[in-house]
Amino acid sequence: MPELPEVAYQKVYIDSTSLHQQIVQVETGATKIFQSAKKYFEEVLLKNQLESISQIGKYLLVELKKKGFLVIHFGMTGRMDYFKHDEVHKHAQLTLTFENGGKLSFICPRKFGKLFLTDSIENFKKKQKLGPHATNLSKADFQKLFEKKKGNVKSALMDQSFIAGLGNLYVDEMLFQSGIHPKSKTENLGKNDLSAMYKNMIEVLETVTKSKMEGKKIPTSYLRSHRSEGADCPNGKGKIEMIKIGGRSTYFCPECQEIK
DNA sequence: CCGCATGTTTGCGG
DNA sequence: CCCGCAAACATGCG
Repeated sequence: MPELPEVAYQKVYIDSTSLHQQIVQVETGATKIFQSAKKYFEEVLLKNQLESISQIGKYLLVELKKKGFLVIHFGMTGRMDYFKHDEVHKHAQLTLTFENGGKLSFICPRKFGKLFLTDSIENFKKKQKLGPHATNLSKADFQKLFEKKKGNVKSALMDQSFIAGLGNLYVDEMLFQSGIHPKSKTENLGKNDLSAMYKNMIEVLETVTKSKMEGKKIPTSYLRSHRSEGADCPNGKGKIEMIKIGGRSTYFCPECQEIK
């Protein structure tokens, strides 16, 4: 559940289930998930409450009633689960029990997720080297960022210290919709290219977020639903190809996406 | 059994 | 120092 739209969905999920309830029990799982001692997590969270949530890129910052923040990163397979029955999920790494009997678990099968405690969002952003949240950028900000960026455009967009929130799926998507080949060099991108990328980045993130919230499927015109080698391009011309960039599978249409 | 998967980090080589 | 690549992490799925 990991790029900006999925994380936004997790925020709403916690908002609608778990705020303003006294935490009466704290259970922790795999040690590697916890970026401070598990005992410290228990200490801080017990008899505390989740107050409000903000998002930066793929991170959720959950403000605690008694000072500080619980920060959640979902890795590749993390998600929250709210329930009232007894059995906790096999892959629950943190389970908070509220005084109303509800329970909130952080589920994370592959254990690539992380949980942090911090007192300052600003310090946390610096420590993690987080760039600006993708959907908070103006077009001018976006263009300005590219003035100093080098390398291939896919790696640039995947870099969380450059822009926070984009990941493998939606970088491929915005490049597809912009007609730009993922191996294009950032220094070769013109004003029109950046303009298209910005428009499509916002559009893709907003459309996918809306789909998640409403439980709908994403548009079939999106590359997302044709993400396999040899599949027909949704535009009708080419066949989808797969290459590796930065170790990640990158899907694109050689007919529609021009190398710059 | 094999390859692949929405992420991040680390180490190596150019 | 910057860039690109491969591997590692751990588990499930087709």
